[in-house]
Amino acid sequence: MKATGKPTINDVARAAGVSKKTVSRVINKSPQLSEKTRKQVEKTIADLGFVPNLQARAFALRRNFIIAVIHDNPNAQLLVNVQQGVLEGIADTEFGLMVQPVDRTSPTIAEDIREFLERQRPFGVVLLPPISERDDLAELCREAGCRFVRMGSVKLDEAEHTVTSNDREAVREAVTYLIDKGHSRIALIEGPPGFTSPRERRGGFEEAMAQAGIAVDDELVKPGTYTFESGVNAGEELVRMTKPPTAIFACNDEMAIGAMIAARRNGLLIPEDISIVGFDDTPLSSHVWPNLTTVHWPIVDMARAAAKKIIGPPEQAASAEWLLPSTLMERGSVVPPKAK
Amino acid sequence: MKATGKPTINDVARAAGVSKKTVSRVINKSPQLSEKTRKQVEKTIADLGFVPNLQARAFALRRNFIIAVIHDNPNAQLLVNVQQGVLEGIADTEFGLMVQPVDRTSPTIAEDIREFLERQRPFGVVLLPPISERDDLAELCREAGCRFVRMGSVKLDEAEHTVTSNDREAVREAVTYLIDKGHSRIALIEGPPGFTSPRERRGGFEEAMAQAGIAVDDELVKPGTYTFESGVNAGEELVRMTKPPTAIFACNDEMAIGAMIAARRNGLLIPEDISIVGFDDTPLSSHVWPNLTTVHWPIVDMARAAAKKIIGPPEQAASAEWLLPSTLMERGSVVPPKAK
DNA sequence: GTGATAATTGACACCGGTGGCACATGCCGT
DNA sequence: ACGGCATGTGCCACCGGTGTCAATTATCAC
Repeated sequence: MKATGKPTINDVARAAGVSKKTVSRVINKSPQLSEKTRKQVEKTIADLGFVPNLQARAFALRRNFIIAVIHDNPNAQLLVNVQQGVLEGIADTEFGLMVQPVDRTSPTIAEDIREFLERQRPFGVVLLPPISERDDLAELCREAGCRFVRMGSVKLDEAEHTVTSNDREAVREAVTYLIDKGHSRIALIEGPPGFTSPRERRGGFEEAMAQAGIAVDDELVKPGTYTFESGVNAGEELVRMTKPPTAIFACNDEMAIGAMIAARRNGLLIPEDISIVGFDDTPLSSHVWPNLTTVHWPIVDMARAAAKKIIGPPEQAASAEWLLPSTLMERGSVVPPKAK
Repeated sequence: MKATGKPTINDVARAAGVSKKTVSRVINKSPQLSEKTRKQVEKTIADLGFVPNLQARAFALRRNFIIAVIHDNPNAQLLVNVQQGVLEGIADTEFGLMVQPVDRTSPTIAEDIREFLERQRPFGVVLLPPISERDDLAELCREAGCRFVRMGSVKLDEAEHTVTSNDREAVREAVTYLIDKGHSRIALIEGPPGFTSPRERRGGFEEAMAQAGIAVDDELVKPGTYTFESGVNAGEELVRMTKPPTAIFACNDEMAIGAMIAARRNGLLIPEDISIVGFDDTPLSSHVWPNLTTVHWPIVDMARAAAKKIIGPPEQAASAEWLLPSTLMERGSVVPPKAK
């Protein structure tokens, strides 16, 4: 143990009277070790207060003890929830969390990610939607010898690399709930086209309507981009119709709240004049009045599961939980429609 | 160059006909190098596409190329903004960003941080408020041989380790703005006691009132905790007074919006019946109706500056920018008070 | 008891950089 | 031509682990 401080694997080896390789085996819980040796070395480790140097391990293994979250500027709450989930998943381990944003619209995105992976060599990465849907980026991770989990994508055949939620079913449930309350002129504010999650959510909407035998009125389906502003715009269009809908299902909370604002701005009362349901269950949904009825998206759980898949034994990853339930949170923004 | 792929410093040295130490010097821009050698080695590096291995460097230097943001669960938007700022600050460098939350109320917080610093050995850390105010935690970083910047604290004597904003002045300006509009019964919703930022903000409030010769009415000063709920509670109390205030200054946007909700719930119109001003300028403030007039807190700029201080040359850190301006954003939640 | 086989353990090179110090070289005054 | 000094460069140990493979020891069937 040099003057510098911390004991090293050499100090432990010397003190325990074994080779450093044996100490290394103890640290790594190698199975081929006699119980006696293990106990003895473990005691020495405890006595000396030895903690393996992560940098040295990372260097030798060519792999940092880090999980990286790679994302394309999702909203703040989503990102923070994912971080929280990953941190829960790696709690009490030696892993740390890195965050790396990328620009989905940049032509060099693949090169940027490759460079990041080669530079920092994270042990594993969590790909957030929507970039989690790009197969080429996932392939990049595989090539870099890096474990990865794609969140919210629907590659059902690759449970090892997937953690997602049953949005379709949850939306079906939510819309059916509206129908059960007596609504039939139900509007939909969609998410950005071309991605899985909006498609699934729309799918759930259509299934619920079909199930109830209600034709979807194209007039009542408005495009959106998951932003507050797009919710306001869609909401404005809807409430100004000659025969406005009695309920709106928005594909996320931000748009739902945008629609609320738009409705109110046009003199409508919520929920008396129009019921609104969102999706995500962000804190926002409890910060508006009335509290927004919404579908809880288990993002923290998904992130936790993703982290555990990555740091757990590879053979477990495939079998580990990868489909988490989204559930309806009934709050104050839905009531039966007014009798005409 | 082994079968494994990437060229190493040895490959470069061999190809350039110099020692690896010389290549190392080129990488590190050591000044004591002949122009000729540098050019030659740089050419070889470019030809081979050599990229220094960060893990090896980290190992040799006992320092990872990582900036860590250490925080105690601030709100999501703040955290994301800080991350964005730091990332801007380290753009085009080899540095990466880690995030490490800690629990302010845990008795082991110091131990937790020490363990984190020893494990991951980040190059530098950014301490977010409110834990940035704890001198013992800053001391910990210093001991760990780790650069650090404390955000939002007011150790004016340590510019090297500080990045903050002139909240006091900005609040004074904002409240003066209210006064100029004709308000005199102005309420204050405070932040959590015991921290710098709420204290500064309150200080600005008092200075503005004193400057205008208006006595601060204790009845109109309500405690808050920076949460939405505390804003609602404070707002409720204020608007239900026999003689309610005509304007409210809340120490952050969340509370301001809570107060808006409370006012509206009690039948008041905003801004006609009561004006409201917040602080932070979160996206939220543009997502409510009317848009919230608020003080823009330059958190992204602060984080960028912090990162640059950390990765820049030490002698620059002290002189680098560390006090950034907070500025009033006039939006729709303030009008002159109704004539009685 | 003995050889065969399996289970443990150790020796040593290696990962890819950096630090310290000796050595080589160039420039200068004398 | 020569010593003195500043500058530029190379040698080799070292950071603290892991992988490989050989050596040692334990276990077992006969």
